[in-house]
Amino acid sequence: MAGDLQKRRIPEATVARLPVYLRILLELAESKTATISSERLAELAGVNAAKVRKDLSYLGSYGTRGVGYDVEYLLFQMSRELGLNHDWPVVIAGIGNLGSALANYGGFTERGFPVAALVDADTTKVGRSLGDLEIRHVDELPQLVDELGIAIGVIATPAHVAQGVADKMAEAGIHSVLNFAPAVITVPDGVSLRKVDLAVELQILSFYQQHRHEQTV
Amino acid sequence: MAGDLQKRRIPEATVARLPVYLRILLELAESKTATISSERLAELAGVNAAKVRKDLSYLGSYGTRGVGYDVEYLLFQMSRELGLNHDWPVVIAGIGNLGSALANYGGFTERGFPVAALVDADTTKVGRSLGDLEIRHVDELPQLVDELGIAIGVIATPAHVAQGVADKMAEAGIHSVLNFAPAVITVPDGVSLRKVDLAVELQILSFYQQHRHEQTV
DNA sequence: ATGTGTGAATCGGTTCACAGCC
DNA sequence: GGCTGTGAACCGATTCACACAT
Repeated sequence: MAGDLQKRRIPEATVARLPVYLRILLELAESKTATISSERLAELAGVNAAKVRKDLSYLGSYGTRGVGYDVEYLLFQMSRELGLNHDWPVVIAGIGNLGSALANYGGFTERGFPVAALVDADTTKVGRSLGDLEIRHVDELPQLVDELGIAIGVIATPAHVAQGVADKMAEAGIHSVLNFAPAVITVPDGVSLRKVDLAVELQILSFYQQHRHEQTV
Repeated sequence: MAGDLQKRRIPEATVARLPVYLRILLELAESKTATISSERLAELAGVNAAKVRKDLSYLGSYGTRGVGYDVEYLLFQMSRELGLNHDWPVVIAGIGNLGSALANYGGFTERGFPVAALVDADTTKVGRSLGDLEIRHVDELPQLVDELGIAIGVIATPAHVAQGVADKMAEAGIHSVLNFAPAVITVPDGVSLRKVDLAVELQILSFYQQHRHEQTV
């Protein structure tokens, strides 16, 4: 077995589920569960067993027929694949309501995404502290990225400045952007972009609520 | 002939994009743009024109060949379809860091989702005020839903109590749930569920960052 | 006997390409 | 001539079903 090269391109849909499996495996490991079947893992992840098996098969043949998957080993392989063996420092841009909440939200650091810097364009905010971080001006992004090894930019600004901030992030060398602003933004090739739009989520729910009578299967 | 009945079942992927079109149409209307082509709308929404046309065609034939779509008319039809002609009051469960931020985040009310109630299981929090709302105990959900016509429940609790809260919401008659807790939860038939998992988003970005060398198209 | 790994069948969604209408 | 609306072709993802390993 001479190394795997990049034999497999993992489908996007699978990539989006891996973190869910990972979280469940962490819980299983904590409760000292040694092995798990695709059936049981599927149940915990809210999907079906065939999907779990296919998803995990993209990582390699890490299961044992007749037995299931070794929790610790699968955890190790999955963490590696997801790049979670080391931390990815994050910068949050836009320290308003949402930005502050995200900065204080322990869940990030806990999962390997330490909030390493906060930036804002509002000079009255710059210099203030939040937790143990001082808010810096958005134009300092390049230095911050450089000095702190920032890998991921989180945009929590008002919509009308989101694109500008994304541009600055990309220019500063950030290759991963998570956008919370309710605006469609674009990033250069080679930069990954994900978005979380709270109002959109509510409107989707509103649609299905509105159409509840039409049987939803 | 016999009318259209429920001629069209709108695909899920389309439903998820309608709110994005809607927001763009609102901006266009504000800037007094009268008509828009699928091409231009696609550009603003970050998708391609064929997709826009197909998506809009599920709403009905509201475009004019050779001209484009009337912004106001399309806006009206789309709002109607999304159920945004009236407000949908929201309850937020779990008034910690994230819950508080969501409660204060103006964006909800502004888009027709007024935060009508806040609940928590922590009796030391119950009775406190946040903005102009008093935090109520989670067991009061049924009354709150009844009195305030609450339609949507937002879960911002710690992961280990999220399922319990979801159960209580469903029992109280809530048919739409938005889950921010990092846990897989299930809801009864007839209840819609969407989730926003911040750590999962970061981990997905981490994956692609990790694999940046393998050309990403 | 049990449960994985994976080709094959299927499904949902996207994109193409063009007929139809303004 | 320009742009919509939509069948048809295509593509990615899901599900099925079973050979194979333990």
